[in-house]
Amino acid sequence: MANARRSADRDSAAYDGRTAATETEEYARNVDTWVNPLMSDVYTALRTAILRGEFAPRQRLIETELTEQYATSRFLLRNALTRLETEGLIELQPNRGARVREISVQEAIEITEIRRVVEGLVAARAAERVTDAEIAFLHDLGESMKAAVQATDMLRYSELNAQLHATVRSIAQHDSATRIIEQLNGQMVRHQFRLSLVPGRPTVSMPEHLAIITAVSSRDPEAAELAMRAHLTSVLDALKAFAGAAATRGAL
Amino acid sequence: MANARRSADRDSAAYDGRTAATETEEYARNVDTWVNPLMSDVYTALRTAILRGEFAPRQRLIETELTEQYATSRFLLRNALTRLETEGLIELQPNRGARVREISVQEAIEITEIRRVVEGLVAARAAERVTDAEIAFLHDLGESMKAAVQATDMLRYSELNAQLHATVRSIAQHDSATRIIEQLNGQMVRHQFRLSLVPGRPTVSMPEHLAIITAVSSRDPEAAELAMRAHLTSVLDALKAFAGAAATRGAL
DNA sequence: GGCTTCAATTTTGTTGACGATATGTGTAAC
DNA sequence: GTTACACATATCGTCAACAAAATTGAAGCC
Repeated sequence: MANARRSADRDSAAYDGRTAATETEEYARNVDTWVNPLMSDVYTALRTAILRGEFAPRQRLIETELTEQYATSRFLLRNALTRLETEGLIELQPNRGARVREISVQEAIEITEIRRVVEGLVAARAAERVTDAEIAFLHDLGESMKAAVQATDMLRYSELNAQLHATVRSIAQHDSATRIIEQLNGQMVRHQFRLSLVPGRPTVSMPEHLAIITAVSSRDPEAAELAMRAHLTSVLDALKAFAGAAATRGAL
Repeated sequence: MANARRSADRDSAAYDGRTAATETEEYARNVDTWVNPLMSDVYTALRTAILRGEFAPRQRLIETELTEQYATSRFLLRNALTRLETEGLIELQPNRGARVREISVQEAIEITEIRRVVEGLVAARAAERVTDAEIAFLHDLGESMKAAVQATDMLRYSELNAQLHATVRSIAQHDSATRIIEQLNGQMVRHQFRLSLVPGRPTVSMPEHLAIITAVSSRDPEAAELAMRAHLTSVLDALKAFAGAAATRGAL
Protein backbone atom coordinates (compact mmCIF):
# COMPACT_ATOMS: atom_id res chain seq x y z
CA MET A 1 0.00 0.00 0.00
CA ALA A 2 2.80 2.36 0.83
CA ASN A 3 3.74 1.75 -2.73
CA ALA A 4 0.87 3.83 -4.06
CA ARG A 5 2.36 7.12 -3.07
CA ARG A 6 4.07 7.95 -6.30
CA SER A 7 1.30 6.83 -8.57
CA ALA A 8 -1.67 8.13 -6.67
CA ASP A 9 -1.30 11.79 -7.55
CA ARG A 10 -1.26 11.04 -11.24
CA ASP A 11 -3.91 8.37 -11.47
CA SER A 12 -6.36 10.26 -9.34
CA ALA A 13 -6.18 13.05 -11.88
CA ALA A 14 -7.62 10.64 -14.41
CA TYR A 15 -11.04 11.17 -12.94
CA ASP A 16 -10.71 14.89 -13.10
CA GLY A 17 -13.33 15.68 -10.49
CA ARG A 18 -16.16 14.31 -12.55
CA THR A 19 -17.14 11.47 -10.24
CA ALA A 20 -20.11 11.51 -7.89
CA ALA A 21 -19.67 11.52 -4.12
CA THR A 22 -20.17 7.78 -3.73
CA GLU A 23 -17.64 7.06 -6.39
CA THR A 24 -15.17 9.44 -4.86
CA GLU A 25 -15.52 7.44 -1.69
CA GLU A 26 -14.94 4.29 -3.69
CA TYR A 27 -11.71 5.59 -5.13
CA ALA A 28 -10.55 7.27 -1.96
CA ARG A 29 -8.77 4.21 -0.63
CA ASN A 30 -6.61 4.27 -3.70
CA VAL A 31 -5.66 7.91 -3.42
CA ASP A 32 -2.82 8.30 -1.01
CA THR A 33 -2.25 11.96 -0.31
CA TRP A 34 0.96 11.35 1.58
CA VAL A 35 3.80 13.03 -0.23
CA ASN A 36 7.42 12.31 0.41
CA PRO A 37 9.05 15.64 1.30
CA LEU A 38 12.26 14.46 -0.29
CA MET A 39 10.21 14.42 -3.44
CA SER A 40 10.78 18.12 -3.12
CA ASP A 41 9.56 20.94 -5.31
CA VAL A 42 12.88 20.87 -7.13
CA TYR A 43 12.48 17.23 -8.02
CA THR A 44 8.95 17.63 -9.29
CA ALA A 45 9.72 20.82 -11.16
CA LEU A 46 12.83 19.45 -12.79
CA ARG A 47 11.10 16.19 -13.67
CA THR A 48 8.15 17.85 -15.37
CA ALA A 49 10.48 20.24 -17.14
CA ILE A 50 12.46 17.33 -18.61
CA LEU A 51 9.25 15.49 -19.47
CA ARG A 52 7.92 18.56 -21.24
CA GLY A 53 11.07 18.66 -23.31
CA GLU A 54 12.27 21.96 -21.89
CA PHE A 55 15.71 20.45 -21.75
CA ALA A 56 17.04 18.85 -24.90
CA PRO A 57 18.49 15.34 -24.78
CA ARG A 58 22.24 15.32 -24.12
CA GLN A 59 21.93 18.84 -22.74
CA ARG A 60 24.14 19.45 -19.74
CA LEU A 61 22.41 20.28 -16.50
CA ILE A 62 24.70 22.57 -14.55
CA GLU A 63 24.07 22.69 -10.84
CA THR A 64 24.62 26.38 -10.22
CA GLU A 65 22.38 27.34 -13.14
CA LEU A 66 19.59 25.10 -11.92
CA THR A 67 19.84 26.31 -8.33
CA GLU A 68 19.21 29.83 -9.59
CA GLN A 69 16.48 28.81 -11.99
CA TYR A 70 14.53 26.92 -9.36
CA ALA A 71 15.57 29.15 -6.46
CA THR A 72 16.87 26.30 -4.37
CA SER A 73 20.05 25.05 -2.78
CA ARG A 74 22.61 22.73 -4.29
CA PHE A 75 21.81 20.18 -1.64
CA LEU A 76 18.20 19.77 -2.66
CA LEU A 77 19.08 19.95 -6.32
CA ARG A 78 21.61 17.14 -6.06
CA ASN A 79 19.09 15.03 -4.22
CA ALA A 80 16.70 15.54 -7.11
CA LEU A 81 19.39 14.70 -9.65
CA THR A 82 20.19 11.47 -7.84
CA ARG A 83 16.57 10.43 -7.99
CA LEU A 84 16.20 11.36 -11.64
CA GLU A 85 19.28 9.32 -12.44
CA THR A 86 17.90 6.25 -10.71
CA GLU A 87 14.67 6.79 -12.60
CA GLY A 88 16.58 6.84 -15.85
CA LEU A 89 15.68 10.37 -16.92
CA ILE A 90 19.17 11.77 -16.69
CA GLU A 91 22.72 10.49 -16.75
CA LEU A 92 25.23 11.34 -14.06
CA GLN A 93 28.91 11.15 -14.87
CA PRO A 94 31.53 11.61 -12.17
CA ASN A 95 32.98 15.10 -12.02
CA ARG A 96 31.24 15.85 -15.27
CA GLY A 97 27.74 16.51 -14.12
CA ALA A 98 24.31 15.60 -15.34
CA ARG A 99 22.91 15.25 -18.83
CA VAL A 100 19.40 14.58 -20.03
CA ARG A 101 19.43 10.98 -21.14
CA GLU A 102 18.90 10.39 -24.81
CA ILE A 103 16.52 7.60 -25.71
CA SER A 104 17.39 5.85 -28.95
CA VAL A 105 14.67 4.55 -31.24
CA GLN A 106 15.91 1.09 -30.37
CA GLU A 107 15.35 1.78 -26.69
CA ALA A 108 11.93 3.26 -27.37
CA ILE A 109 11.02 0.02 -29.09
CA GLU A 110 12.25 -2.02 -26.15
CA ILE A 111 10.26 0.08 -23.75
CA THR A 112 7.12 -0.28 -25.83
CA GLU A 113 7.62 -4.05 -25.94
CA ILE A 114 7.56 -4.09 -22.16
CA ARG A 115 4.59 -1.76 -21.99
CA ARG A 116 2.70 -4.10 -24.31
CA VAL A 117 2.89 -7.05 -21.95
CA VAL A 118 2.58 -5.12 -18.69
CA GLU A 119 -0.31 -2.95 -19.83
CA GLY A 120 -1.91 -6.11 -21.19
CA LEU A 121 -1.73 -7.56 -17.70
CA VAL A 122 -3.17 -4.38 -16.25
CA ALA A 123 -6.04 -4.32 -18.75
CA ALA A 124 -6.96 -7.91 -17.90
CA ARG A 125 -7.05 -7.10 -14.23
CA ALA A 126 -9.04 -3.93 -14.85
CA ALA A 127 -11.66 -6.06 -16.62
CA GLU A 128 -11.90 -8.23 -13.51
CA ARG A 129 -12.32 -5.34 -11.11
CA VAL A 130 -14.16 -2.63 -13.02
CA THR A 131 -17.20 -1.14 -11.27
CA ASP A 132 -20.34 0.22 -12.92
CA ALA A 133 -19.27 3.78 -12.18
CA GLU A 134 -15.92 3.16 -13.82
CA ILE A 135 -17.60 1.69 -16.88
CA ALA A 136 -19.64 4.88 -17.20
CA PHE A 137 -16.50 6.94 -16.90
CA LEU A 138 -14.73 4.88 -19.57
CA HIS A 139 -17.72 5.36 -21.85
CA ASP A 140 -17.56 9.13 -21.44
CA LEU A 141 -13.86 9.02 -22.12
CA GLY A 142 -14.48 7.17 -25.37
CA GLU A 143 -17.05 9.75 -26.45
CA SER A 144 -14.64 12.57 -25.66
CA MET A 145 -11.98 10.89 -27.76
CA LYS A 146 -14.34 10.55 -30.71
CA ALA A 147 -15.23 14.22 -30.39
CA ALA A 148 -11.58 15.25 -30.26
CA VAL A 149 -10.78 13.26 -33.39
CA GLN A 150 -13.76 14.71 -35.25
CA ALA A 151 -12.65 18.19 -34.24
CA THR A 152 -9.12 17.20 -35.31
CA ASP A 153 -7.93 18.44 -31.92
CA MET A 154 -4.83 16.26 -31.73
CA LEU A 155 -3.48 17.76 -28.55
CA ARG A 156 -6.73 16.98 -26.76
CA TYR A 157 -6.78 13.50 -28.26
CA SER A 158 -3.24 12.91 -27.03
CA GLU A 159 -4.27 14.01 -23.54
CA LEU A 160 -7.30 11.72 -23.55
CA ASN A 161 -5.11 8.90 -24.75
CA ALA A 162 -2.89 9.26 -21.70
CA GLN A 163 -5.97 9.62 -19.53
CA LEU A 164 -7.47 6.39 -20.85
CA HIS A 165 -4.33 4.42 -20.05
CA ALA A 166 -4.15 6.04 -16.61
CA THR A 167 -7.79 5.21 -15.96
CA VAL A 168 -7.29 1.56 -16.86
CA ARG A 169 -4.33 1.47 -14.48
CA SER A 170 -6.38 3.07 -11.76
CA ILE A 171 -9.18 0.52 -12.21
CA ALA A 172 -6.74 -2.37 -12.09
CA GLN A 173 -5.24 -1.19 -8.81
CA HIS A 174 -2.01 -2.93 -9.57
CA ASP A 175 0.46 -0.70 -7.76
CA SER A 176 3.60 -2.46 -8.92
CA ALA A 177 2.57 -2.45 -12.56
CA THR A 178 1.48 1.17 -12.34
CA ARG A 179 4.81 2.13 -10.94
CA ILE A 180 6.71 0.42 -13.72
CA ILE A 181 4.54 1.74 -16.52
CA GLU A 182 4.89 5.28 -15.28
CA GLN A 183 8.61 4.86 -15.00
CA LEU A 184 8.73 3.67 -18.60
CA ASN A 185 6.44 6.46 -19.75
CA GLY A 186 8.80 9.00 -18.23
CA GLN A 187 11.53 7.82 -20.56
CA MET A 188 9.27 7.73 -23.61
CA VAL A 189 7.66 11.13 -23.54
CA ARG A 190 9.66 12.76 -26.27
CA HIS A 191 9.14 9.85 -28.63
CA GLN A 192 5.45 9.57 -27.78
CA PHE A 193 5.09 13.20 -28.61
CA ARG A 194 6.41 12.67 -32.07
CA LEU A 195 4.33 9.58 -32.68
CA SER A 196 1.03 11.09 -31.61
CA LEU A 197 1.44 13.79 -34.23
CA VAL A 198 2.03 11.39 -37.12
CA PRO A 199 -0.70 12.10 -39.68
CA GLY A 200 -3.36 9.42 -39.89
CA ARG A 201 -2.32 7.95 -36.57
CA PRO A 202 -5.70 8.60 -34.84
CA THR A 203 -7.46 6.72 -37.63
CA VAL A 204 -5.50 3.66 -36.56
CA SER A 205 -5.53 4.13 -32.79
CA MET A 206 -9.10 5.33 -32.27
CA PRO A 207 -10.78 1.97 -32.91
CA GLU A 208 -8.08 0.29 -30.83
CA HIS A 209 -8.87 2.55 -27.91
CA LEU A 210 -12.58 1.88 -28.25
CA ALA A 211 -11.88 -1.85 -28.32
CA ILE A 212 -10.04 -1.54 -25.01
CA ILE A 213 -12.96 0.33 -23.47
CA THR A 214 -15.45 -2.23 -24.76
CA ALA A 215 -13.44 -5.21 -23.55
CA VAL A 216 -12.85 -3.81 -20.07
CA SER A 217 -16.48 -2.73 -19.78
CA SER A 218 -17.72 -6.21 -20.72
CA ARG A 219 -15.55 -7.58 -17.89
CA ASP A 220 -13.70 -9.94 -20.22
CA PRO A 221 -10.08 -10.17 -19.04
CA GLU A 222 -8.78 -12.10 -22.05
CA ALA A 223 -10.39 -9.71 -24.52
CA ALA A 224 -9.08 -6.72 -22.57
CA GLU A 225 -5.55 -8.07 -22.57
CA LEU A 226 -5.72 -8.81 -26.28
CA ALA A 227 -7.16 -5.37 -27.08
CA MET A 228 -4.46 -3.60 -25.10
CA ARG A 229 -1.77 -5.73 -26.70
CA ALA A 230 -3.14 -5.11 -30.17
CA HIS A 231 -3.08 -1.39 -29.50
CA LEU A 232 0.53 -1.41 -28.34
CA THR A 233 1.53 -3.72 -31.16
CA SER A 234 0.27 -1.04 -33.50
CA VAL A 235 2.29 1.59 -31.62
CA LEU A 236 5.29 -0.70 -31.87
CA ASP A 237 4.85 -1.13 -35.62
CA ALA A 238 4.68 2.61 -36.07
CA LEU A 239 7.88 2.99 -34.07
CA LYS A 240 9.64 0.30 -36.06
CA ALA A 241 8.53 1.92 -39.31
CA PHE A 242 9.97 5.17 -38.02
CA ALA A 243 13.24 3.46 -37.09
CA GLY A 244 13.39 1.78 -40.50
CA ALA A 245 12.76 5.02 -42.33
CA ALA A 246 15.42 6.78 -40.31
CA ALA A 247 17.92 4.01 -41.08
CA THR A 248 17.14 4.22 -44.79
CA ARG A 249 17.69 7.95 -44.75
CA GLY A 250 21.02 7.30 -43.10
CA ALA A 251 19.95 9.28 -40.06
CA LEU A 252 21.12 6.57 -37.72
CA MET B 1 24.13 0.73 -24.15
CA ALA B 2 24.84 3.04 -21.26
CA ASN B 3 21.83 1.36 -19.78
CA ALA B 4 23.60 -1.92 -19.25
CA ARG B 5 25.84 -0.66 -16.50
CA ARG B 6 23.68 -1.65 -13.58
CA SER B 7 22.92 -5.08 -14.88
CA ALA B 8 26.35 -6.03 -16.08
CA ASP B 9 27.83 -6.90 -12.72
CA ARG B 10 25.07 -9.36 -11.96
CA ASP B 11 24.60 -10.96 -15.35
CA SER B 12 28.29 -11.47 -15.88
CA ALA B 13 28.32 -13.46 -12.65
CA ALA B 14 25.82 -15.79 -14.25
CA TYR B 15 28.58 -17.50 -16.14
CA ASP B 16 30.63 -18.04 -13.05
CA GLY B 17 33.91 -18.50 -14.85
CA ARG B 18 32.91 -21.88 -16.24
CA THR B 19 32.80 -20.88 -19.88
CA ALA B 20 35.51 -21.69 -22.41
CA ALA B 21 37.68 -18.96 -23.86
CA THR B 22 35.72 -18.65 -27.09
CA GLU B 23 32.45 -18.29 -25.25
CA THR B 24 33.89 -15.74 -22.87
CA GLU B 25 34.87 -13.73 -25.90
CA GLU B 26 31.37 -14.12 -27.26
CA TYR B 27 29.80 -12.75 -24.11
CA ALA B 28 32.37 -10.04 -23.55
CA ARG B 29 30.44 -7.48 -25.59
CA ASN B 30 27.62 -7.78 -23.12
CA VAL B 31 29.72 -7.22 -20.04
CA ASP B 32 30.03 -3.53 -19.39
CA THR B 33 32.63 -2.89 -16.75
CA TRP B 34 31.90 0.80 -16.46
CA VAL B 35 30.71 1.59 -12.97
CA ASN B 36 29.09 4.80 -11.89
CA PRO B 37 31.19 6.14 -9.01
CA LEU B 38 28.09 7.64 -7.46
CA MET B 39 27.03 4.04 -7.21
CA SER B 40 29.53 4.19 -4.40
CA ASP B 41 30.77 1.44 -2.16
CA VAL B 42 28.20 2.47 0.41
CA TYR B 43 25.35 2.03 -2.02
CA THR B 44 26.51 -1.37 -3.20
CA ALA B 45 27.33 -2.56 0.29
CA LEU B 46 24.06 -1.40 1.76
CA ARG B 47 22.09 -2.81 -1.13
CA THR B 48 23.61 -6.27 -0.92
CA ALA B 49 23.24 -6.22 2.85
CA ILE B 50 19.52 -5.54 2.53
CA LEU B 51 19.19 -8.13 -0.23
CA ARG B 52 20.94 -10.69 1.92
CA GLY B 53 18.47 -10.03 4.66
CA GLU B 54 21.03 -8.60 7.06
CA PHE B 55 18.51 -5.92 7.88
CA ALA B 56 15.04 -7.06 8.82
CA PRO B 57 12.00 -5.52 7.13
CA ARG B 58 10.70 -2.48 8.99
CA GLN B 59 14.05 -2.15 10.70
CA ARG B 60 15.14 1.42 11.14
CA LEU B 61 18.30 2.46 9.35
CA ILE B 62 19.94 5.17 11.43
CA GLU B 63 22.33 7.37 9.54
CA THR B 64 25.00 7.78 12.20
CA GLU B 65 25.07 4.06 12.87
CA LEU B 66 25.47 3.25 9.19
CA THR B 67 28.19 5.82 8.65
CA GLU B 68 30.22 4.07 11.33
CA GLN B 69 29.40 0.59 10.09
CA TYR B 70 30.44 1.35 6.54
CA ALA B 71 33.14 3.84 7.46
CA THR B 72 31.71 6.57 5.29
CA SER B 73 30.30 10.07 5.50
CA ARG B 74 26.69 11.07 5.93
CA PHE B 75 26.81 12.70 2.54
CA LEU B 76 27.54 9.50 0.67
CA LEU B 77 25.22 7.51 2.88
CA ARG B 78 22.27 9.78 2.17
CA ASN B 79 22.99 9.59 -1.50
CA ALA B 80 22.79 5.82 -1.22
CA LEU B 81 19.58 6.00 0.79
CA THR B 82 17.98 8.25 -1.81
CA ARG B 83 18.80 5.76 -4.51
CA LEU B 84 17.57 2.80 -2.53
CA GLU B 85 14.32 4.61 -1.87
CA THR B 86 13.77 5.29 -5.55
CA GLU B 87 14.53 1.64 -6.21
CA GLY B 88 11.89 0.63 -3.70
CA LEU B 89 14.17 -1.21 -1.29
CA ILE B 90 13.72 1.19 1.59
CA GLU B 91 11.18 3.76 2.76
CA LEU B 92 12.13 7.31 3.68
CA GLN B 93 9.86 9.23 6.01
CA PRO B 94 10.46 12.89 6.76
CA ASN B 95 12.35 13.49 9.98
CA ARG B 96 11.86 9.87 10.84
CA GLY B 97 14.55 8.27 8.79
CA ALA B 98 14.80 5.20 6.66
CA ARG B 99 13.27 1.77 7.09
CA VAL B 100 13.70 -1.41 5.11
CA ARG B 101 10.56 -1.71 3.05
CA GLU B 102 8.34 -4.61 3.92
CA ILE B 103 6.93 -6.55 0.99
CA SER B 104 3.50 -8.03 1.63
CA VAL B 105 2.49 -11.35 0.13
CA GLN B 106 0.03 -9.41 -1.98
CA GLU B 107 2.83 -7.29 -3.37
CA ALA B 108 4.99 -10.34 -3.97
CA ILE B 109 2.16 -11.75 -6.05
CA GLU B 110 1.86 -8.53 -8.04
CA ILE B 111 5.58 -8.51 -8.70
CA THR B 112 5.53 -12.11 -9.86
CA GLU B 113 2.64 -11.32 -12.20
CA ILE B 114 4.78 -8.69 -13.84
CA ARG B 115 7.79 -10.94 -13.95
CA ARG B 116 5.69 -13.55 -15.71
CA VAL B 117 4.91 -11.35 -18.68
CA VAL B 118 8.24 -9.54 -18.86
CA GLU B 119 10.38 -12.64 -18.48
CA GLY B 120 8.14 -14.27 -21.07
CA LEU B 121 9.03 -11.47 -23.46
CA VAL B 122 12.71 -11.91 -22.62
CA ALA B 123 12.58 -15.67 -23.17
CA ALA B 124 11.00 -15.19 -26.59
CA ARG B 125 13.70 -12.79 -27.58
CA ALA B 126 16.41 -15.06 -26.21
CA ALA B 127 15.09 -17.82 -28.48
CA GLU B 128 15.49 -15.48 -31.44
CA ARG B 129 19.04 -14.51 -30.63
CA VAL B 130 20.62 -17.49 -28.96
CA THR B 131 24.00 -18.59 -30.34
CA ASP B 132 25.39 -22.12 -30.47
CA ALA B 133 27.79 -21.36 -27.64
CA GLU B 134 24.94 -20.11 -25.51
CA ILE B 135 22.91 -23.23 -26.24
CA ALA B 136 25.83 -25.32 -25.01
CA PHE B 137 26.02 -23.23 -21.87
CA LEU B 138 22.30 -23.60 -21.23
CA HIS B 139 22.63 -27.35 -21.65
CA ASP B 140 25.41 -27.48 -19.04
CA LEU B 141 23.30 -25.37 -16.72
CA GLY B 142 20.43 -27.83 -17.05
CA GLU B 143 22.73 -30.75 -16.23
CA SER B 144 24.05 -28.92 -13.19
CA MET B 145 20.52 -28.30 -11.99
CA LYS B 146 19.64 -31.98 -12.34
CA ALA B 147 22.76 -32.88 -10.40
CA ALA B 148 21.94 -30.38 -7.64
CA VAL B 149 18.42 -31.77 -7.28
CA GLN B 150 19.67 -35.36 -7.18
CA ALA B 151 22.18 -34.36 -4.50
CA THR B 152 19.32 -32.50 -2.74
CA ASP B 153 21.59 -29.47 -2.60
CA MET B 154 18.82 -26.88 -2.46
CA LEU B 155 21.09 -23.90 -1.96
CA ARG B 156 23.00 -24.82 -5.10
CA TYR B 157 19.75 -25.41 -6.97
CA SER B 158 18.48 -22.00 -5.90
CA GLU B 159 21.69 -20.40 -7.15
CA LEU B 160 21.45 -22.20 -10.48
CA ASN B 161 17.83 -21.12 -10.76
CA ALA B 162 18.84 -17.48 -10.50
CA GLN B 163 21.70 -18.15 -12.90
CA LEU B 164 19.38 -19.65 -15.50
CA HIS B 165 17.09 -16.63 -15.44
CA ALA B 166 20.11 -14.31 -15.61
CA THR B 167 21.52 -16.26 -18.53
CA VAL B 168 18.28 -16.02 -20.48
CA ARG B 169 18.26 -12.27 -19.87
CA SER B 170 21.85 -12.03 -21.00
CA ILE B 171 21.06 -13.91 -24.21
CA ALA B 172 18.05 -11.73 -24.95
CA GLN B 173 20.09 -8.53 -24.63
CA HIS B 174 16.99 -6.58 -23.72
CA ASP B 175 18.49 -3.89 -21.49
CA SER B 176 15.21 -2.28 -20.48
CA ALA B 177 13.60 -5.57 -19.54
CA THR B 178 16.70 -6.68 -17.68
CA ARG B 179 16.69 -3.49 -15.70
CA ILE B 180 13.09 -3.91 -14.66
CA ILE B 181 13.36 -7.58 -13.80
CA GLU B 182 16.36 -6.93 -11.60
CA GLN B 183 14.57 -4.08 -9.92
CA LEU B 184 11.66 -6.39 -9.18
CA ASN B 185 13.96 -9.17 -8.02
CA GLY B 186 15.52 -6.80 -5.54
CA GLN B 187 12.18 -6.38 -3.84
CA MET B 188 11.39 -10.08 -3.89
CA VAL B 189 14.51 -11.60 -2.43
CA ARG B 190 13.18 -12.36 1.02
CA HIS B 191 10.07 -14.03 -0.35
CA GLN B 192 11.99 -15.94 -3.01
CA PHE B 193 14.17 -17.30 -0.27
CA ARG B 194 11.23 -18.77 1.54
CA LEU B 195 9.67 -20.21 -1.60
CA SER B 196 12.80 -21.94 -2.85
CA LEU B 197 12.98 -23.92 0.37
CA VAL B 198 9.41 -25.20 0.21
CA PRO B 199 9.64 -29.02 0.23
CA GLY B 200 8.80 -30.65 -3.07
CA ARG B 201 9.23 -27.40 -4.92
CA PRO B 202 12.15 -28.60 -7.10
CA THR B 203 10.02 -31.54 -8.27
CA VAL B 204 7.66 -28.99 -9.77
CA SER B 205 10.13 -26.43 -11.04
CA MET B 206 12.85 -28.71 -12.42
CA PRO B 207 10.89 -29.86 -15.51
CA GLU B 208 9.74 -26.27 -16.03
CA HIS B 209 13.32 -25.07 -16.10
CA LEU B 210 14.30 -27.79 -18.52
CA ALA B 211 11.38 -26.83 -20.76
CA ILE B 212 12.68 -23.26 -20.87
CA ILE B 213 16.13 -24.46 -21.83
CA THR B 214 14.73 -26.75 -24.53
CA ALA B 215 12.47 -24.07 -26.02
CA VAL B 216 15.19 -21.40 -26.13
CA SER B 217 17.70 -23.88 -27.54
CA SER B 218 15.33 -24.90 -30.33
CA ARG B 219 15.05 -21.22 -31.25
CA ASP B 220 11.26 -21.23 -30.90
CA PRO B 221 10.16 -17.85 -29.49
CA GLU B 222 6.52 -18.81 -28.89
CA ALA B 223 7.48 -22.01 -27.07
CA ALA B 224 10.08 -20.14 -25.00
CA GLU B 225 7.58 -17.49 -23.97
CA LEU B 226 5.03 -20.15 -23.03
CA ALA B 227 7.58 -22.17 -21.08
CA MET B 228 8.73 -19.16 -19.11
CA ARG B 229 5.17 -18.11 -18.43
CA ALA B 230 4.23 -21.61 -17.32
CA HIS B 231 7.13 -21.61 -14.92
CA LEU B 232 6.21 -18.29 -13.37
CA THR B 233 2.55 -19.26 -13.26
CA SER B 234 3.63 -22.16 -11.10
CA VAL B 235 5.64 -19.81 -8.86
CA LEU B 236 2.59 -17.60 -8.68
CA ASP B 237 0.35 -20.47 -7.66
CA ALA B 238 2.77 -21.44 -4.92
CA LEU B 239 2.76 -17.85 -3.66
CA LYS B 240 -1.02 -17.67 -3.73
CA ALA B 241 -1.25 -20.96 -1.85
CA PHE B 242 1.12 -19.52 0.71
CA ALA B 243 -0.96 -16.34 0.98
CA GLY B 244 -4.15 -18.42 1.34
CA ALA B 245 -2.63 -20.60 4.04
CA ALA B 246 -1.41 -17.55 5.93
CA ALA B 247 -4.88 -15.99 5.72
CA THR B 248 -6.49 -19.18 7.00
CA ARG B 249 -4.11 -19.27 9.92
CA GLY B 250 -5.12 -15.71 10.63
CA ALA B 251 -1.56 -14.54 10.11
CA LEU B 252 -2.74 -11.74 7.87
C1' DG C 1 48.85 26.58 -39.49
C1' DG C 2 48.28 22.87 -36.35
C1' DC C 3 49.58 20.69 -32.15
C1' DT C 4 50.95 20.44 -27.30
C1' DT C 5 51.33 22.40 -22.73
C1' DC C 6 49.99 24.94 -19.03
C1' DA C 7 47.30 27.92 -16.28
C1' DA C 8 42.76 30.13 -15.24
C1' DT C 9 38.10 29.26 -14.65
C1' DT C 10 34.23 26.61 -14.16
C1' DT C 11 31.95 22.86 -12.15
C1' DT C 12 31.46 19.10 -9.20
C1' DG C 13 32.69 16.37 -4.72
C1' DT C 14 32.93 16.47 0.30
C1' DT C 15 32.98 18.02 4.87
C1' DG C 16 31.52 19.84 9.18
C1' DA C 17 28.49 22.54 11.71
C1' DC C 18 24.01 24.30 12.89
C1' DG C 19 18.90 24.35 13.00
C1' DA C 20 14.46 21.78 13.02
C1' DT C 21 11.72 17.93 14.12
C1' DA C 22 10.51 13.73 16.39
C1' DT C 23 10.96 10.59 20.29
C1' DG C 24 11.59 9.10 24.96
C1' DT C 25 11.60 10.05 29.87
C1' DG C 26 10.41 11.87 34.11
C1' DT C 27 7.55 14.58 36.96
C1' DA C 28 3.41 16.52 38.59
C1' DA C 29 -1.44 16.84 38.82
C1' DC C 30 -5.77 14.55 38.95
C1' DG D 1 -2.59 4.46 39.38
C1' DT D 2 -3.08 6.96 35.31
C1' DT D 3 -2.76 10.77 32.26
C1' DA D 4 -0.75 15.01 30.50
C1' DC D 5 2.74 18.08 30.03
C1' DA D 6 7.46 19.66 29.58
C1' DC D 7 12.07 18.87 29.08
C1' DA D 8 16.09 16.38 27.32
C1' DT D 9 18.05 13.67 23.80
C1' DA D 10 18.45 11.58 19.48
C1' DT D 11 18.01 12.00 14.75
C1' DC D 12 17.22 14.09 10.50
C1' DG D 13 17.26 18.44 7.24
C1' DT D 14 19.82 22.13 5.38
C1' DC D 15 23.42 25.18 4.41
C1' DA D 16 27.76 27.48 3.32
C1' DA D 17 32.47 26.95 2.70
C1' DC D 18 36.32 24.40 1.08
C1' DA D 19 38.81 20.83 -1.85
C1' DA D 20 39.35 18.30 -6.08
C1' DA D 21 38.59 17.50 -10.68
C1' DA D 22 37.56 18.73 -15.44
C1' DT D 23 37.00 22.08 -19.09
C1' DT D 24 38.42 26.06 -21.59
C1' DG D 25 41.43 29.26 -23.62
C1' DA D 26 45.78 31.10 -24.67
C1' DA D 27 50.58 30.88 -25.31
C1' DG D 28 54.53 28.53 -27.02
C1' DC D 29 56.57 25.20 -29.99
C1' DC D 30 57.26 22.37 -34.04
